[in-house]
Amino acid sequence: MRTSQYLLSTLKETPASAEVISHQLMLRAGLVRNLASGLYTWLPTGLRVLKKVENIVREEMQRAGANEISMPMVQPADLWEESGRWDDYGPELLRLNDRHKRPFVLGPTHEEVITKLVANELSSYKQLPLSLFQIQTKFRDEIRPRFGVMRSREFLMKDAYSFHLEKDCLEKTYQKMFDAYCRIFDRLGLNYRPVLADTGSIGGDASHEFHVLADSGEDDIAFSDVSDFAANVEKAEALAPTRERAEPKQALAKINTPNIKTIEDVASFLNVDIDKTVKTLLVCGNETEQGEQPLIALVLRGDHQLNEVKAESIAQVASPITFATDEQILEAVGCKAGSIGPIGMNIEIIVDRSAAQLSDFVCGANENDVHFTGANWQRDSSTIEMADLRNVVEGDPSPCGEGSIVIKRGIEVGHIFQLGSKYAEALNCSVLNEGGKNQTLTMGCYGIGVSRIVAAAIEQNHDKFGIKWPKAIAPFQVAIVPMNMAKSARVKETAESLYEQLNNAGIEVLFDDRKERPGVMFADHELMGTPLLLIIGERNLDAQQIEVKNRISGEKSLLAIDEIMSLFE
RNA sequence: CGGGGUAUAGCGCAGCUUGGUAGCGCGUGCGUCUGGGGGACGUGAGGUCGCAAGUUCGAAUCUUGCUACUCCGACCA
Repeated sequence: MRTSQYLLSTLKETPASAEVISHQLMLRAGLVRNLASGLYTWLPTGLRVLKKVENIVREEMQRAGANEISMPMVQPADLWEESGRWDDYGPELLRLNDRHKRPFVLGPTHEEVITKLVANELSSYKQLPLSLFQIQTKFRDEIRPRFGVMRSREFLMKDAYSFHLEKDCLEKTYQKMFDAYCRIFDRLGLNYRPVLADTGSIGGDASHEFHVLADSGEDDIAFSDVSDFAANVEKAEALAPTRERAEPKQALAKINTPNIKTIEDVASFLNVDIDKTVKTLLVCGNETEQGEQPLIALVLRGDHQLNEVKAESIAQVASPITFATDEQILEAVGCKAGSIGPIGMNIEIIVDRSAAQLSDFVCGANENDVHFTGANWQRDSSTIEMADLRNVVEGDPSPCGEGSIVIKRGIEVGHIFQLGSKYAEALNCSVLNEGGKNQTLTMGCYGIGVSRIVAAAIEQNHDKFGIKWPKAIAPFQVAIVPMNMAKSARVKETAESLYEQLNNAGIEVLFDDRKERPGVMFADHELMGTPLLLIIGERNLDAQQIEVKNRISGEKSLLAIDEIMSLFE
């Protein structure tokens, strides 16, 4: 490709709308352009990268024995009603009507469609197991699209689905997919980790996420500092404290804490460590048989954060988690949110195990601007229920039993689930088993965010000059950068001949034939991240040499013209 | 949805407080020079100041409403 025929579209300045580095560089290097919130056009350079990622994913899926298909993006609403997700999925599901006013959705995922397909196509256990996948545009009406293509509304996703008669067969395929994912991210040249994950709204049993490690990631991943344990913080268990709770030493006392609301303020006002305080959150509970919706109090140590996934998994707590309003709190407790505490409160209380281990702690007294000091479980409160409610923090013992927790940020680029029979049941997906009886299938599903990977790769591979593509996904393998070609016939001849040779050898080469100054060309190619630059100038032609610059290592070397092709063998 | 911010040329911004002919840098067309790290000089083009209504002799500037984008919290590949 010649730059004179190519839509280079590089930007010198960083557009104000871009926050994270990958978004900035994707705009600056001319990979994408924004059309509307969460909607992006892929320019030639970006599309080249996207296709490379896509192809690696495709090859490894095929290697894992999955068949590629393509399903419609627009799906009839009745399929979603059948699975129950028409009601469950929420506003993220974009709903629309056709000209006959028939309801449809823009597919955010394809469990319904594929399950229906397989239900129709398969009739015998002999056809199992079966894995199908597609690489296709999805639409999710995200609450807040951000970070460019990292969280866009329209995005490219590989979604694979496997179908089995029995769970042990599903487990085998799951493992196969797990391995395929590792191969994919290895080939992409990314620093990634598989981590234990919550199954979320998709449902099911076992689940792993694949995270690319980067500070801009939206997820916290908990690692063990000695073993290879890794889990999403949502999922990582905070182990119960092993020490015995200390005996009460202080008497329960009320203290005025005027205008003090946050737990940090309480701790500094009373001059106690924040981990000797307790905070109490009121959430909505599940409806009782009498049709009432009670409030439930969740109690955490002052320095800990509520883990909403864990809270939602508690039977009494309504899911999705809903915090009590100020009015509800006033009605139930008789004070403002900043002064609630577990002592003498007429609400069911669930205490995090770390908070339950405290003695002589500080908590709200259920009176405005008053707190208790010297509070103690059992002595001052009725019996309490304990649970794991909090996010793990750095230094916690690792749930695997070895080492302690380290937390890093990750970008979720893949997620695999053992789905079970939720969809197969809802959509009547069954085959005849060996005994000639109908048996509902069990399923796995396996996603990869293809467009997100492009952004994640940049987050992990850039410097102040621009992108440093891993070789496997670079838009071009090499760029020819001639110095003052307009004036030098020698430079032009050499460049043209090299371009022809590289093209003939099937190497993706970008020939910068613009009449630009060297600085402009260098800046553009460094921004675009081409791994190798061939710099042709009068200076080195006397010795029949060309300068080769490696974008990744920064190394420069001189090579004889007729040795250039050996770089690509 | 809640809370902040922004909207003026392709991009980055100033002008608005105190209403009076719309500006700067980069980019861009043309010309000359230059030619191994975003070069210089000359000369052009390019804007219904997000939209609508209002106040006023007069609105980018003041008022009201709307819209879009964006950042911080709940969703997920």
